[in-house]
Amino acid sequence: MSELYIRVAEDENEEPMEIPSEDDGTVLLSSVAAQFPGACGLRYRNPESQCMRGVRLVEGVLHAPESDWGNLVYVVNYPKDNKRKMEEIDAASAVKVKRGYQKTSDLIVLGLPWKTTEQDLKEYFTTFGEVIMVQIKRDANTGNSKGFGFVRFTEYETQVKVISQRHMIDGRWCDCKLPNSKAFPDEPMRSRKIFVGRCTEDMTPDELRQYFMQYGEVTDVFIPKPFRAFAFVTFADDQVAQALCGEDLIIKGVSVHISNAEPKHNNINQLFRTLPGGSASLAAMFYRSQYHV
DNA sequence: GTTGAGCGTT
Repeated sequence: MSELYIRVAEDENEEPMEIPSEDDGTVLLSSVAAQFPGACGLRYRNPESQCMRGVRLVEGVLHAPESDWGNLVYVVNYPKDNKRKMEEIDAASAVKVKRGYQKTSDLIVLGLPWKTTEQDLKEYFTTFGEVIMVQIKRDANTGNSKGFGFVRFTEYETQVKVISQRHMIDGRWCDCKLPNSKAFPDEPMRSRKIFVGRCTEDMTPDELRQYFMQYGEVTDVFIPKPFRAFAFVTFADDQVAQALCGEDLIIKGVSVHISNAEPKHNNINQLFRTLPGGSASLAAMFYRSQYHV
């Protein structure tokens, strides 16, 4: 048997990947699944009939249609394909529904005494309702408080109440507001990739994958090295990715912010951001001006 | 070791 690899793709139009065959010319389903997680078989287009044909599968072993696999590109089968898609749509709409009715978001707490700790904050705000995250911003070197922090409640009603009044915390009046820096609003493209901001250094790719799996199939996790406090997560389904954009999610007790991943080649974004007063929206305006003149 | 309007190490 001369064929050492067969060509397999997710879709007829996708770029195929070479999958190793066994000595006897068969291909193990596990070899396919190693590259295409969840795969349960293969099919191919019969050159004569132009119809799709299934590849024979016996006890986890895929058998060549003829004496060998030929030069065809094989396409991966997934179990209950429709069901899987439905689940992802459900996950996406569940997130959307959550947004539709009063989604909570992090609140910035301004004016905190230098001495106030996260525990103090939690104790204080718990008198209003269940708290799911508190954070005090500190100097990276000294560990001193910067005098502000963030809090997140379970219930939207609690959030409304907390915003509506001033707070006496450890002897100082403090204000709670919706933060400005949700600053990545405009991003028209529908990507399967999300930007995960405010990651902490202890978050591993595996943990991120485990976490985001609840929303849909994760196809990639990328964490830049050295540590840059953000990550990219790619889903199989763009609907899942899009539904998450704008969310504040809590991973390992840390509030991360989800936004659209901007295309890699857009260094203009970087440029605009490093400019005084620069922002993503400035960059977006620049794009539009390019397209519309 | 100090301080008191702000915006979370994209």
